[in-house]
Amino acid sequence: MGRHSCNVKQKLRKGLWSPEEDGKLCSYITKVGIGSWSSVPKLAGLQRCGKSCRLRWMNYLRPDLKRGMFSQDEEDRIISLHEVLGNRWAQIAAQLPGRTDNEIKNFWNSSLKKKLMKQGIDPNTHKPLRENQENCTNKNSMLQIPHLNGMDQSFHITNRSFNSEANGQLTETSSEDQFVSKQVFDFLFNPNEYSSELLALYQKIVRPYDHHQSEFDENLSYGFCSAKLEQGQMTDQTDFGSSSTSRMSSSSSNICSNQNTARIRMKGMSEHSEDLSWDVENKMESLFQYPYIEIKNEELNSRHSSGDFMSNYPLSSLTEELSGANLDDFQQI
DNA sequence: AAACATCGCAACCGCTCCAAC
DNA sequence: CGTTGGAGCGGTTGCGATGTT
Repeated sequence: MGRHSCNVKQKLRKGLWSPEEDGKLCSYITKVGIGSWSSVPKLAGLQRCGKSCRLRWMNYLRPDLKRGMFSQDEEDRIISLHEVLGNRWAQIAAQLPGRTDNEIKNFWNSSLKKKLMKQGIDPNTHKPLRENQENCTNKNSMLQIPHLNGMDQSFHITNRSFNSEANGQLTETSSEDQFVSKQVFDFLFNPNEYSSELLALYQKIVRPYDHHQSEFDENLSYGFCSAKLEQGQMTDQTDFGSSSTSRMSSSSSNICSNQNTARIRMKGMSEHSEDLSWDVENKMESLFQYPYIEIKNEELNSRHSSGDFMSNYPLSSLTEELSGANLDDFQQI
C-alpha cells in the first residue's frame, strides 16, 4: 500500500501552525474551496503536507466550528453515543454540529473518562465497574448467548417508514411485513443482556449501517444508532441530568423499569421538536420497530436484494471476528 | 521563586478504505 | 483483478499552560 507519510519529502514544516500559515490556508480554501488536499500546499504556498493542511482546516480553521466548552447536553450526547458507537469519534462528531472528532476524542480522554470512573462507571463498557468485576470473575457467564445455538426462528415484525416533514411532523408513508431472525432480533434489542464481548459484536453489527449515516437524507432517515442511543436514555427528561448513574445501573434491561416513557429523537428533527414517546408497557412493539426501519432504509439505499437483509449478518459469522472466539464457546442461558 | 508534575490540546503517525487506473 | 495513491480515521505523542510542592 502506498505510504504517503509527510516525512517522505524534505523541507516540510511540522509542528504548530503559524498565523501566517493559517492565513495562507484560509484564504486559499475560501477562494478555491476544498478539492485535492495533496495539491493544496503547493497551490497555497505552504511548506506542509496535504494531510497536515487538511487536519488544520478540519480541526481548527473551518468557519463552522463551535469552539469553547462542551455544554451539558453535548456531554450527555457524547457519553450516550460512545456507549453505542465506542471510539468512533468521527461518527460521534457527526452528531454534534460544530465539533470535531479530535476535539471530542480529547475531551473524552481528558475529562469524560475520568468523570465516568468517578461515578463508578466503566468508560469502556458504560456499565458499573462493580458489575464488570463480577463478570470478570465468572468467565462462563460472559460467554452466554441466549437463543443462539441452533435456533433459527424468525420474528415477524411490521416495518413502517415515515417522512419527517419540515415542521417536525411525522407522516407514515408505507407499511409492509418483514421477517428477521430471532437471534439477531434478540441481540439487537437487548444488547445489554449480553457480555462485553458481545457488545463489541453489537458494534460490529451497527457498523455496516451507521457509516452511511452522514449521507442519509435528513428528511427520510431514522437513526438506528440514535434509536439505540435514546433507548439507553429512557429516562424522564426532567431529571436526566442527574440520573446517569442510575441509568447505567439499570442496564441489565434495555428499558428502565421504573420509567414509563420511552423516547426516541428522530434524526432530522430539530433539538426542540417534541420527541416521539411511547408508553413502554403498552407500546413496546412500536418502539422495537424503529431500528429495523433504519435497516430497511439502508437496504433501499444500498444492498438490499434478498428480502431478508438481516440474515446476511447472523451472529455466527460475526463471532468469527472476535479473536479466538468461536460460536461453540458460547453457551445458551 | 524554582522545580517538578499534571493536564489539555494540537498535531503527527500509521493504518484502512476506496476509487481510479 | 491487482496496484496505486488520496482521504479519512483513531491512537499516540509532544509541548505549552497550569497547578503543586
